[in-house]
Amino acid sequence: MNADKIPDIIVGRLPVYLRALQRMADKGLKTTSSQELGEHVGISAAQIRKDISQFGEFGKQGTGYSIEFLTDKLRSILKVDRIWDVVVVGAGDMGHALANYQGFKDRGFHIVGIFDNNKEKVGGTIGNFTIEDTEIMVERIKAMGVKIAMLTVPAAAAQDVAEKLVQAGVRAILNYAPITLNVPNNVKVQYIDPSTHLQRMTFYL
Amino acid sequence: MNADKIPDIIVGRLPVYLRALQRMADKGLKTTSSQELGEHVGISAAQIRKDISQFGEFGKQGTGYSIEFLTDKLRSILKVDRIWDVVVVGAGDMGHALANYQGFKDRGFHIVGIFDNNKEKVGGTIGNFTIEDTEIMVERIKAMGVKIAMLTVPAAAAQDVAEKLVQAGVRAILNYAPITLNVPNNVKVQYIDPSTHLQRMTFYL
DNA sequence: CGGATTTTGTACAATTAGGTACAAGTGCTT
DNA sequence: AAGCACTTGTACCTAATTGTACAAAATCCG
Repeated sequence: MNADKIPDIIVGRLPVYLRALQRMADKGLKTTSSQELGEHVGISAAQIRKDISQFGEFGKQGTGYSIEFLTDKLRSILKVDRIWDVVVVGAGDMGHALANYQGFKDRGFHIVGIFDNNKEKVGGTIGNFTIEDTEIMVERIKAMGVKIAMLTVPAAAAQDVAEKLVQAGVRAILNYAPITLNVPNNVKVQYIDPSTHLQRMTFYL
Repeated sequence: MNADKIPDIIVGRLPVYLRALQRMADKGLKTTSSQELGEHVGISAAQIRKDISQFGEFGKQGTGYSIEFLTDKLRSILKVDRIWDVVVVGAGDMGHALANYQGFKDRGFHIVGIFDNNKEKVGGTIGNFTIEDTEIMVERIKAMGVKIAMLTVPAAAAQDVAEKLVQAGVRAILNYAPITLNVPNNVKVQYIDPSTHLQRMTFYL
């Protein structure tokens, strides 16, 4: 498998397949087909077969895919066959929600730190975490070797913080701030902005 | 402008343009070009010109686009030249964060209700909101004529709640639950799942 | 005022993504 | 053991998306 040659759009669908497979496994199912999986995720069976076949021949004619086997393959392809350390920057309501969220641990992620620049928040706790000062963020991230960050600071601060994260060695940013970030090509950004998502739907109302 | 003919992928970029234009307006800028806007949002100038030209000739050769004029046009196209009532279902941490979020009001949305099925939460308050019982949700949504919902319930409950929302007349769902929803074709869904978004990036690490 | 510069909107070309169809492998049933 | 139903992986085709290039319009500047 040549990672450079896989289109982003296919990579973007793999986590959706993986999520559905994990739900099937939780229900005790052992095998599935592109047809069945497609019905669960709202994607055509042919599309799913073609996406998966980019990485190898994981299915068996007549029976379909072993859920456990395909899950393992997808986890390996997406590199979530390990646990990634993640930091949260911004200890507002969204930072709190992410820190308390239980949905990371089964999907390959583990929060190892929360930072904020508000001196009144620094030293406070969220669950088991102590909020640390943004001033020591770069050195802490470097020391821990963290490659992934979730950014929940106000839009006005987001670009500055993103640059610090890049400087600290972060290579993937999940950006909750409502602004496009300018980062080097080797750093990936995913955007979560509820207003933007809502505006994508109002067009059709 | 024929809404049926506009590809989803273009509609998806319009809110990003709008967001950047609103920031420029806040800085006091009056005009911009496809070149400049493209640098802000990380999209090629030609792409932006082509996207915008789907809806009319809003620019002027030599000078570019009036920020105010283009903003108005995009708001109108996206139907956020009005305020949409929105409900939140699920009063967990994410429901709290959304209820307290100040970033909706300038972008066309107004939260008018929060629901939860936990009797211990019902009657409690989040900011100015009183948490209402999911049992009365359908009738309340119908009475208010709400068309948009944000879903922050656990995955196990999401499909059931989505069906109730559809029954109540909701036509757009912003789904924070980590599961694909099965809804009629005339109902739009946007997905926000931090683990899925993170997994889209780990592939490249 | 006139040439240089900027910028749009679009025609055309190239690339990318998705749909269709089917040979071939697998297992089930009788 | 033979036929049937199911399902994959892929070759081929079609549609959708993006990139390139440029004529035409508008402004700027000396």
